[in-house]
Amino acid sequence: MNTSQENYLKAIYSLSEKSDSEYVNTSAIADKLEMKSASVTEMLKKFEVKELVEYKKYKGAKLSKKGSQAALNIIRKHRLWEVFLLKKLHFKWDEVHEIAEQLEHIQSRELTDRLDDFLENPRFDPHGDPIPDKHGVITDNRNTSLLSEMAIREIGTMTGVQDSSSIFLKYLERINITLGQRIEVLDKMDFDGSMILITGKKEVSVSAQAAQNIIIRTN
Amino acid sequence: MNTSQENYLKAIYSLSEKSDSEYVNTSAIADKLEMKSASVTEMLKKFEVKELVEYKKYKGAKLSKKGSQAALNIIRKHRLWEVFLLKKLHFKWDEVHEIAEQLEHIQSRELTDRLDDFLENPRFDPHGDPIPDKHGVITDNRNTSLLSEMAIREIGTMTGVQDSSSIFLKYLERINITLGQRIEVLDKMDFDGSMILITGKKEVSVSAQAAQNIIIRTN
DNA sequence: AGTTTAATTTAGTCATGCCTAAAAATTTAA
DNA sequence: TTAAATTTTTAGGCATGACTAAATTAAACT
Repeated sequence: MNTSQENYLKAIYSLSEKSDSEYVNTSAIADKLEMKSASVTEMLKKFEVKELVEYKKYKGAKLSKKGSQAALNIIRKHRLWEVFLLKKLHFKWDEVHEIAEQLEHIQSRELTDRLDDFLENPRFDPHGDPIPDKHGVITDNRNTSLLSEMAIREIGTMTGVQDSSSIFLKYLERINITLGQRIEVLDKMDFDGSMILITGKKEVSVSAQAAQNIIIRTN
Repeated sequence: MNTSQENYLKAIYSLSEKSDSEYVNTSAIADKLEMKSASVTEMLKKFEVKELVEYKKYKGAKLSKKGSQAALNIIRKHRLWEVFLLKKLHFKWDEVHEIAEQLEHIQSRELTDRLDDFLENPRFDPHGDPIPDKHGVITDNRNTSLLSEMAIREIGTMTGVQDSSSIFLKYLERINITLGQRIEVLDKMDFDGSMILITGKKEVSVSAQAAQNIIIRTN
C-alpha cells in the first residue's frame, strides 16, 4: 500500500460519507484526486482484487470493512499529526493540513498510538473533525449542524469547518470566528442569505457561502 | 526528488565519509542499498544531469555541493526525528532508526526547523551521531575514536555506535554500555582481541568485533 | 605484457501508476 | 422508446525505477 493508493482510499471514504447512494462514482473520485477517470477505473479493479472495495462496473465502488478500516487509520493519523503540528510545533491553523498530508502516510501502528498518548488522546483535530480511535471508531457527531441551518436566536459553539482551504480559514480568523467560539444568530438576511452573529462580544456578518461551511454544535 | 533518490544520496554520503578515495564505487552503493549495480549506474547518470554528483564512468560518483547539502538535510531530519521518538514518544534506543527512515523523507523546511526548536536544538541523536544544523553544518567530531583503538588504562565516554542494528544495540544494553557511560580500559586480550572494561562500577568483557563498533570521546 | 578475473555499463524487460483516444454502456431527453 | 449526450471502461502509450544477461572496461596476477 503506497501513498497513491492511500489517497484513493481517503477519497472514496470521504465521498461515501457525503453521498446518499451506496456506491461512489468513478468520476467523483477522479475529480477529488485531480486525475482522469480511466486511472481511477484501473485502481478500483486492483482494490477489488485486494478486497478493499466492492466494485461494480459502470456503478462505482464501495469500501469493504477492510477498506474502511484502512481509510480510517489514515484519517486518524492525519488528524493526530495536525494536532501535533498545531499544539506542539505552533503552526497556524491553516498551515497544518498540507504537512499532515505527508505525515499521514508514515507506517507504524506503534508510532500512531504513542503520538495519540503524547497528545493526551485528543478527540478532535484543529478543524473540529473527530479523530478515530485505534480501533477506527469515531466519536459520534450528533447535535451538529451547519451555521447556515441555524435559526434566529439559536446559540451554538463553532466546532469545525467543511472547507479547510487556507483562504477560508484566514477569512474566519479575520472576522473572529475561531474554534470553540460561542455563536448566537441575531438575524438572517432574506436578500442574500447572509447572517448577523454575535461571536464573543462582537457583531459580525457572514455570507451564505461561509455559513454553509461552518459547523456548529448546538447543545 | 523521491524517497528512492533520497536514499541514494544518503548512501553516497555515508560511504564517502568512510572511504579514503574521493569517488564512491557503484557496487558499494549497490551493496548498501541492497540493489544491483546496473540500477545504481542508471541513477548516477540521472544525478549527474541534476548536478547532484560528479560521475565518472567505471570510477564512481562524488557528491557535488548541492548533493551534499541535500544529503545533510536528510540526515538532519533523520536524527531529529530519532530524538523526538526517543525523548518525546519514549521509544527504545533500538526502535527509533526504522521509523526515522520514513520520517526523514517528509518535505517541509519549516517542519524540520520547528521540530529542532521543539526538541531544544539537540546536537546529537540517540546513537551519538551529530545533528547537522539548518545550514548543513556538522559540529566537529574530534577527540573521538573507536573503543578498539583505545590503550590500556585509557578512559573515555561512550558517545555512539557505528553499527546501529537492533541486535547490537540490545547487546550493548544487556552488558550495560549506554550513551554517556564512562568507560575505562582495563585490559586487552592478545588471544582474541577482546577487551576488559569498567563501565560504571561493573567490569565487563567485550569482543573485538563489538569494540570496533563503539565510538568513544577521549577528553 | 598479456591474460584472466572482477567490476561496471549497456541493452532489453517488467511492474506501477499515470495518460489519451476510442469503444461500450448508461442515462437523459425528445 | 429510440436517439443523443454523458459517463465509464478498454486499449495502447509513456516515465520511472527496478531487474537480468551480455558486453565492455579496469584491475590483478602470473
